[in-house]
Amino acid sequence: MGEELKQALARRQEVERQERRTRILDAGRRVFLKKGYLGSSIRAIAAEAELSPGLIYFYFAGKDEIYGRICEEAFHIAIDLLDKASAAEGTFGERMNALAWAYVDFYRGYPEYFEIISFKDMGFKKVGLTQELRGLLEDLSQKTISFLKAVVDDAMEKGEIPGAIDSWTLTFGLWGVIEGALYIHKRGYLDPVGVSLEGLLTAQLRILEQGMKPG
Amino acid sequence: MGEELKQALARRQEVERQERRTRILDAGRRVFLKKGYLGSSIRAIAAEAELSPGLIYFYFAGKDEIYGRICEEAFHIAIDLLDKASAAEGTFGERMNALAWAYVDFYRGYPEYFEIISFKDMGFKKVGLTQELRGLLEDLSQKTISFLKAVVDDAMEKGEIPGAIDSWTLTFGLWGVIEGALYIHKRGYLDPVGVSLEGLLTAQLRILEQGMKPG
DNA sequence: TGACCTATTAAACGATGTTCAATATTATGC
DNA sequence: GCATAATATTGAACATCGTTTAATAGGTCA
Repeated sequence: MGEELKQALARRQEVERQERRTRILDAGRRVFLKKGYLGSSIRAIAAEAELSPGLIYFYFAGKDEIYGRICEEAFHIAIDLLDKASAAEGTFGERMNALAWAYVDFYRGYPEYFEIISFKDMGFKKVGLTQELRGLLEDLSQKTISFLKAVVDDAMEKGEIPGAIDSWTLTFGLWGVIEGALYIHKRGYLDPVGVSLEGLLTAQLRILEQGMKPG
Repeated sequence: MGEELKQALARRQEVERQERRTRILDAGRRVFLKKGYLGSSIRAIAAEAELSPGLIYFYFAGKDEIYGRICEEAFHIAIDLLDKASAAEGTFGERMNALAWAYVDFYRGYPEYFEIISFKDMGFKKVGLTQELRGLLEDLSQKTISFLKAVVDDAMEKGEIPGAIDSWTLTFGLWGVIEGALYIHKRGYLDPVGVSLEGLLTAQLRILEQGMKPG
């Protein structure tokens, strides 16, 4: 048999394997985003993909790997939004605001993906991911923070931030404020008392900016 | 049979029923605190209580009710700590700090209970609780916030807080900062970069107090 | 064609939460 | 004390879960 033909065949087989993988991932995405981790079963994903349940284990290690891959997607969406927001020029306050609201856009625009990430956080120990996949997700999680860190570092270099506050402390402080506001909103405490997520976060960011000034 | 004897008998039966209930709850607490929600099974709880699995359903609606009762305990511990901290006199800043560090005490002193509550948060929709139990837990969760709200309201009445900021916004702002700091610490991001939970929260609270001042 | 590798299935395994009919235990009325 | 009714307890069963595996089909290569 010709070498080139052999290679073409191997390529086609590889393509078909990838097609099956994405087919399963597509099904998994639909099921996981709709029903969440606990509400989704491997059999439901198999049915959605019109495949036999056992076959899934030929392409994936198991339920948790598929879930991990969807987590990966979620992080990439968030990172993409943060990346764009990060490109904007301006003062420290403006850039910090841009990042904060970009993350709110992720929260509002992709609530299911946000939920997926939230669960992952909590269940990191319980949801049995491969060491490799776990590391990948940790890296992606770190990357989301890195945008904020870069803005803080940049502002510090330019002397926009007074005082002797540590760079990491400020970064995590900002992130904590954002994450905290979303956390509270997600639990539904804000609406009943007539506070909007936008209102809360606006106030928080203003206080934060104000509080960092010398005096 | 004598009326008083009949009543005494009914009382004893009721006591014995309660003993069985607490026996199951004790077992459930040990298992849940050690293994978490997903890692615990009704059979493991039954074995721990040296009872047959089926009997648990005679005293409880199921796994989720037991879990809910442990959540209840967690809230009561937190509320107790917050209540004591709330009694302290002082300026708004001092009282706010006292509450924040009381919650940190809960986080540090009862990490498993904190975890239990955290999971509850995420899985409120997934973990099938009775409407009644869900409402009870919501109330307890509200109660933890109420201490902060009371301090804020008190400070506002005394004119300690300048500006036209909404009371609820400020309350949830404070709570968000605390919860956010714990959230970040729990994920293990602080230690690798040499930031302590105490350091982060101290900085956050100082910035917050500073930022609320007029100027 | 026959051997071989890959892909796929159906059935099975152990464990899960929960239910239920069959019991054992206890209380009540005579 | 004995039969009856109420309560408490068990063990097996059900449906579902994630996962494994032996059997099988399909295509590739000599």
